[in-house]
Amino acid sequence: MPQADPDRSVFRAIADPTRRAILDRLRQGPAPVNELASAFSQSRPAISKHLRVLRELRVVSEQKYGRERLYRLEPAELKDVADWILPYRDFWQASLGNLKSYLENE
Amino acid sequence: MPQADPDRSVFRAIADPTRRAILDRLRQGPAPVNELASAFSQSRPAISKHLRVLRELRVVSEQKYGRERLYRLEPAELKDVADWILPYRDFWQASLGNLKSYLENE
DNA sequence: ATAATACGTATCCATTCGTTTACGTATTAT
DNA sequence: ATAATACGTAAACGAATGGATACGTATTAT
Repeated sequence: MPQADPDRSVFRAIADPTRRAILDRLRQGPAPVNELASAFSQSRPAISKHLRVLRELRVVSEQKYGRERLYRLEPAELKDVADWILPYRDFWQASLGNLKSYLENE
Repeated sequence: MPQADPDRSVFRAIADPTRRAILDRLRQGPAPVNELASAFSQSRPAISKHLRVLRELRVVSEQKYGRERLYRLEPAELKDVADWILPYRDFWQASLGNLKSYLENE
């Protein structure tokens, strides 16, 4: 039975811990692939594939400089995550509020 | 070769679109499994498995009432996602700012 | 007591994922 | 011209994922 169409959202991009680490690193500025590969002690092709996912989901962009390719953070799509999580904020704030008043009444 | 230790973070919980839909539904209040299964036109065991993932990652809690089990949203862990995404906010706000000034200067 | 309901779990299967090794290509250094 | 560098891609593989069907168990209805 064919599986439902795969998730092409940014949530898939950030599902993998290595990809999140790559994004965290890119917040400090663009980086070439080799630097990322050595930083995460994984093979270069592995990182390349992660970067491809990030690129296709438009969370990073690629720019060629000679034989290097600089990957740059493109955070616009990450806003979808922030927007999705926003309505939940009320809930955990309410929970914290409940805990606070609970503690105060003890 | 064994894969690196699997991601047990809340990011895995929200990686799947069905699980996100379940969470969205639970924001309106606790629900039994059958209601969720019919809402998403998937088999009940499939939903049960998703709920198990959500339960293990502490994004929902389960409570037995007779033969029903009510699943309730536990949003505390989702705060990790909000915290993770927070530093990126500056970036996309900067991008929007650049776009704004770009448009204003044309 | 028996039947129906609400659920979890076991098993199985196809697909996807993350990783590695091997290879090809473009660019720079000698 | 040749060698070295920086990278992407192909192929292969085991592990994990998402789903379905079949089954077992506890609870409620008759």
